[in-house]
Amino acid sequence: MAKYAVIKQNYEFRRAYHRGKSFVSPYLVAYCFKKRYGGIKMGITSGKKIGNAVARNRSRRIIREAYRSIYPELSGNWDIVFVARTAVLYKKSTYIAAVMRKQLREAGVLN
RNA sequence: UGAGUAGAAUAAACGGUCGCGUGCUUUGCUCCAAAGGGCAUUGCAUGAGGAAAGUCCGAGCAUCGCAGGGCAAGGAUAACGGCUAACGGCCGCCGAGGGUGACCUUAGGGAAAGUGCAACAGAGAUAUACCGCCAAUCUUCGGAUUGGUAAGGGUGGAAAGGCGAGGUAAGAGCUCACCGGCUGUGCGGGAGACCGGACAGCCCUGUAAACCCUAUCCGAUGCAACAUCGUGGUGGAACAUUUUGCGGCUGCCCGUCGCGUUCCUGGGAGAUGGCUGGAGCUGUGCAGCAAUGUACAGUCGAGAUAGAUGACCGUUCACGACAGAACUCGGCUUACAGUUCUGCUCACGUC
RNA sequence: GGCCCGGUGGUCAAGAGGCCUAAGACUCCGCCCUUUCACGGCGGCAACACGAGUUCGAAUCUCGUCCGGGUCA
Repeated sequence: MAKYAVIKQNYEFRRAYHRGKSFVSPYLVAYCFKKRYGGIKMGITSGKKIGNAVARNRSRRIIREAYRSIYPELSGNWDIVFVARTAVLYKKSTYIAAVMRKQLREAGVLN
């Protein structure tokens, strides 16, 4: 976890849900919130709807791997929260990375 | 060969590149008096399960309570012997039930200590007499009344043990033989539950996963326990109570209000420990029917804290089920694609 | 991770071994009333989370699953 910053506090998640812009796809939802300082921070939510513990871990790993491939290209001060959906379990991380790249370009995080 | 039954093992494999957690390590920068620490980085090692799950039992460990012992309340368990740290677990065995059999199931003490409950049906539910049967009396000869009886009918989950003979007005364990059950005495076998005979007495509804009785066991709470460091605020003590400064009312001036330091107490942000070497694992020998125990040799196999196993490429196959450690063990229960092995049983065929 | 409750028609719910073939209210359907709608009246449909066990008999008692909820400051 040393390479990229991680969102830990509950208020940061809530701030992203309420005031961030959302971008939807069948595999994941991205909430992006622009800050004044603090750099790029990322958080993942995989709720009970995804399934059991194995499925929740699996969804987090795929999203984290996709984010890892995109992370060096990001710049600015943003809080990004990804919410996993059930369909993410049946896709490869490279496919998810392409979807995520499109969402982040829409948000303006990625140029 | 087919069908079945009991048990055990395994939980896709191999190679390459990038990435993550932990431990050790290389180098650089940095904090520090030092010990040591922080950040980045190099290399090596290692990194989820048989159920990690449910949280249903039993323990370790920790805090609180408690001199020690007993009683009561509440809860749990229930044939017998053994194993175990302990258990409601396991092994063996007995009884009961099921299966042609291998084998499987079994909350399996006490209803003869007491209390309660048993709807509907039925004459009657722990005590009786509706239809019957028999006798006596009366009779309008259809039957009625009184008494005896419980074999037969019908109801029900259950109706005073079953069946045969004797007996009788009709009948009845009323009597007898056989069978069944209960209680007591004594005999043989067994470690015991229990099994097999003998004698005497008796023949009694079920329900204790209804209250209850008997025997045995149990203090409460749980790692978000707990210990240490420690911020703000609280309380107490000592010193100071002048100036300067800061903040609020209020953007500025005036005015006005508040604000000190040290030690102790206390424990709420946060941090560290607890945190993994243990009733451990593997192999062999010995004891035991087995559960298990023991001796020797070898071995160290996760420890996170938003929570580590992923991605891509190549090869092979049966194309991969259920499913993710969170203080740790022993069990139980539940979920589960396949593959392999072993013991045994039944049926058919051949020699 | 630990601890503790609950599950009855579409909804809210009573029943705590037999009178249960399961009360009641709202909803829904049909009929009546009204010129029509509403209100009202009459009638009807519809449920014991699932699987075993104890018992003559289980929504109720026992055990195990599956869901739902609460709680730790």
